[in-house]
Order: sequence, then structure tokens, then C-alpha cells
Amino acid sequence: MEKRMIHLDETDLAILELLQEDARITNVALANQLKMAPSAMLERVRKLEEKGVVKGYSAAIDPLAVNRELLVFIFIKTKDSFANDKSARALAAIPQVMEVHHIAGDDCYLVKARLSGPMELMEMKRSKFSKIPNIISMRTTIVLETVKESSHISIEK
Amino acid sequence: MEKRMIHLDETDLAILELLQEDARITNVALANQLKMAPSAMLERVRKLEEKGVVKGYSAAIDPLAVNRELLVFIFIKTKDSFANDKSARALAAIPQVMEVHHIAGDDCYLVKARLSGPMELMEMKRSKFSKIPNIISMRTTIVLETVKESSHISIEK
DNA sequence: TGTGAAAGGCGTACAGC
DNA sequence: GCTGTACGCCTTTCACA
Repeated sequence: MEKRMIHLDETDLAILELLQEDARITNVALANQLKMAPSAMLERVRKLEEKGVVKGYSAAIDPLAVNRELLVFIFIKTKDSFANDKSARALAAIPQVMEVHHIAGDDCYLVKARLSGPMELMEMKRSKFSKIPNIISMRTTIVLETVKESSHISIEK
Repeated sequence: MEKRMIHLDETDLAILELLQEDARITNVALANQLKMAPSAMLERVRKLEEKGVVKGYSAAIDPLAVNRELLVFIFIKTKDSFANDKSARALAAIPQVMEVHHIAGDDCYLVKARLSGPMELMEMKRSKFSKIPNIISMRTTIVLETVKESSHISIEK
């Protein structure tokens, strides 16, 4: 199931840039900035959504304001075979887990999670991670300070 | 300069949840779902923005569609003192670098970056990282597959 | 903080190019 | 794929509870 190659022109890339900067920009403002009619802009944005180029729109929340001050990265070794991603899916299902990456090298998975504090981290390991049978070992790295955290993908070319 | 504690009620948390799920939801739809008048909803959202609880709104873009298929994590040791975050700011200024975290343990910084491929990774190291004088060493971990990648912060309590 | 009404602007569909 | 028009709904403000 190969993903069909998608061609994006300069206008599409400019739209993506503006939508990344402010997802709540109005269609008219978008059209004005790129000197197009609103109806044409609407059609382009719709197509970008349909093709899956735009996967969604999200508000960025200050973690401090919602009591999610502790950010951790956890390296997890499993005895999953290559064809089996059961552990990965179990990890991804945990609400506090924001990212699960299969990485090259010794460690199998890299998990990024946001929690209220150390107590919730222990609780998560006890009640969730311990139920995932294929996990062999874990190494947890605690973030002391976040200098930059953005989901903005730099676009060019 | 202590950050003033912010109190968020149930309605605020519900708003944040809905805005994280779809930042382009209309104010009226938001008001209907939480059974409020649109004008009252508008005021609440404004205040959440002003207080910095909502830091912004962003579109999630498929990295594949914009030629940013390679995701890497780089562990960087520096000889920065605790009071000096010059290296961190230099790293954060690189467009392909999405995250810079100061982490506990041996490594000083954890950097997350998105690139078109290995060539751009080498190019970034050569032209950007090598110009940051305090860097002592780097260890790069390549992501083979991303199972989950979300900026959605799980809210409760 | 909340509601409701009023005005202007925006989203959206559609016809035509 | 883009433009322009037209209608209905949404955003926003303001007076008031």
C-alpha cells in the first residue's frame, strides 16, 4: 500500500506555513494574504485536508496551567518481533504518552510523556507499563527545562 | 519572577479539550457544546489566550507531504555553565530543530529535529552545530517509525 | 460572568470562465 | 483551478442582569 506522491505548489506551501502559524486564521484573511478569492482558497484548504497533508488543527496549551509540568523521555526495550507492534500500540494508548517512536539502536522505543509530577510517573509505570508483557527494560530521562517545543515543521523547496 | 497561579474551572478545561481536538471549531459550536451563549464563550476563550493558557493554534502537517521524513533525536553535551544557555538558544534557532530540552543526567540537551533525509542531517551538523562552540559531543538516534506523535495534553482534575 | 439583540463580516455554494 | 455573487450563519460588541 504505497502512499501516492503528492505534489504541492508554492501556494500550497504558503498556505501550510500560515496555517501552522495560526490555525484559526479566517479563510478570507488567508485568501487576502495570498491574493486569491476566498472561494478558491477554501477549495485548496479542503483538498489539503482531504489528501491528509493537513492532519488536523490543535490549540497549544501551556502544560503548567493544566498541571502537566513533568516531561519525561523513556527508552523501552521489548521482546517484540519486527512484525509485532503490540507493545507500541499499548504504549500509544496511554493518555499521558504523547509520542511513541521506534528507534534504531539498542533501545526499541522512545516514549515522550507529560505528567503532573513524579508520583504520577510512578503510578503510570506501576499501573500501565507493568501490564505490557513484552517490556524487558526501561530507562527514564527527566526534562529539567524545555527551551523550545514546537510542532511547527519548517517548510521549503 | 514567579508565575501567578491560574485557576481553571471545569468549563475552561472542557474548552481546552475541545480546542485541542479541533482548533478551527467555531465559537458558536463551542458555545453550543458547553451550553453557553456565544458571547460568554468568546470572552472565556479570549481570557485563556490572554493568560497564556492557550499559547497558539497550529495545523498539524504530514511530514511526508512536505519532504521532512527523517526524524532524529540528538543528545548533546556542552560545556555551558548552569547560568549560560547560549548553546540551547543557538540550537533552538535552527529551523529544523523542533524541540530543545535540558535533561537530567550526563547529557546536557536533548534535541528533536525533522529533516528531509541523511544528507540534510549531515549538512545541519556541519553548517550549524559545528558553529556552536560549547558543544563537546553529540549522539544521534534515528527514528525508524513513529507510532504516535501528538501535541495533545491529556487534561483532567 | 452571564444573556440577548443587532450589525457587519465571513463561510460556503454555485454559475461562469 | 480561479473569479464573483449571493445567502445564511458566525463573530463581535454593547447594554443589561
